[in-house]
Amino acid sequence: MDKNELRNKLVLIATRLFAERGLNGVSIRELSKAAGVSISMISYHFGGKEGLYSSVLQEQFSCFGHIEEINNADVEVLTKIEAYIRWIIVRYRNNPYLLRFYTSELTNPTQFFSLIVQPAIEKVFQILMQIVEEGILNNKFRRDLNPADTAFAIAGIVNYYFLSTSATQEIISHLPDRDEELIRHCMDIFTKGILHN
Amino acid sequence: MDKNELRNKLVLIATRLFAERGLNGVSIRELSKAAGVSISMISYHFGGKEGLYSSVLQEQFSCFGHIEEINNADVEVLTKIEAYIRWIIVRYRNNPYLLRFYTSELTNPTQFFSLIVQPAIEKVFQILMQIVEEGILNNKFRRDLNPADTAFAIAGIVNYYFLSTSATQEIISHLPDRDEELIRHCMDIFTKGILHN
DNA sequence: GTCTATATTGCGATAGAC
DNA sequence: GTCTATCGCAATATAGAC
Repeated sequence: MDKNELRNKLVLIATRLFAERGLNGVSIRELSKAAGVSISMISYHFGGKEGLYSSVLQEQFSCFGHIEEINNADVEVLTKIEAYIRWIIVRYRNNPYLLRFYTSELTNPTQFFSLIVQPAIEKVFQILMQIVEEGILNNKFRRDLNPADTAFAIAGIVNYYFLSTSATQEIISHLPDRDEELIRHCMDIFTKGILHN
Repeated sequence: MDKNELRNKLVLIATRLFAERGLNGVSIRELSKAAGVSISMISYHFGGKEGLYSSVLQEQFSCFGHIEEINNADVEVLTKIEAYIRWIIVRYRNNPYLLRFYTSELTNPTQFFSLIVQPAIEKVFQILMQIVEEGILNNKFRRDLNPADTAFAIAGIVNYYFLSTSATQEIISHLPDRDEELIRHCMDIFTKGILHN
């Protein structure tokens, strides 16, 4: 196994194990054994367990960099909101471990939170607020809408849908084949509210 | 210190420490030292660290038992939704550690998840769905509303508001004096949607 | 019921061979 | 660059004194 292969394999294994049991729940012995390399490789390549965790975190949140494209697209403002919802669903579908790092760092922050996690989440939130502000300026959205609280609503529905999966999956399917229905339903609530007219 | 005082003190200290650093992030040495008792008391009274964690979890989720009162009240269905939002805000305001156990158990479940946490969350979700179904039957809510997805929306906004606090508090205040505005805004989105008419 | 002292295990890190 | 072997420390649990 060459240098890059070894590093990638360690990050891959560490992503799963750290996600499943947290930074303190996994030992470097277990990590190195699962990756099929020597225990000393973690200190050598990453400077220790925390360094490896930092690398995992950086890779996990790198996808947040592409969120700006949604706001820069030349489309109607409601389409941007739907694009955000689709983006976040794809994000969680492609990476089943992301939500664990997301919530773990938000509620039990490590030393890497402020450098890696907080800026990533704040950026997404800012862009959601900008989209809402654009809708208000264009006279598309209600003028008394609070951009921040509206951003909480948009982000909250989808994030909570995935967050609550293990407690609600026996009540309603969380499989990808229902994603389109979920998206339509989110958009319906935002556009129509829940009341019968 | 007598028996009950000692047990209560250990649970109190453990609640804060487990919330801040997770089950694996705290040692029984540190717990017993912070509580001012001997390390052996944890094994003696709780059967070990996991037993103490289980007691903490049970106390944290005991408040979920009162949710049924919201649905049994003889009030209008929109008022029930607002009552749920108020209930969940009060819950988090009264106990700043609850959300950490909530998200930690959802994304990194311990052996106690299925016995303590999952039933509590599922029950709340069921009641939210019942409220939505009642609204549909009463012709108050849209007939094409999916109760489950609507429940995700209602629970998602408020839970995400608290979940994201440490990443968004520099953008918008999360202090209790803005709670009423948040509640009004949630209700406005559900009743009016976000569009300008 | 509570303590101190200790047994035992597993941890992260690293020295040194190759 | 990767390994094996080991050091020093901290973990949980418990035996036994009081």
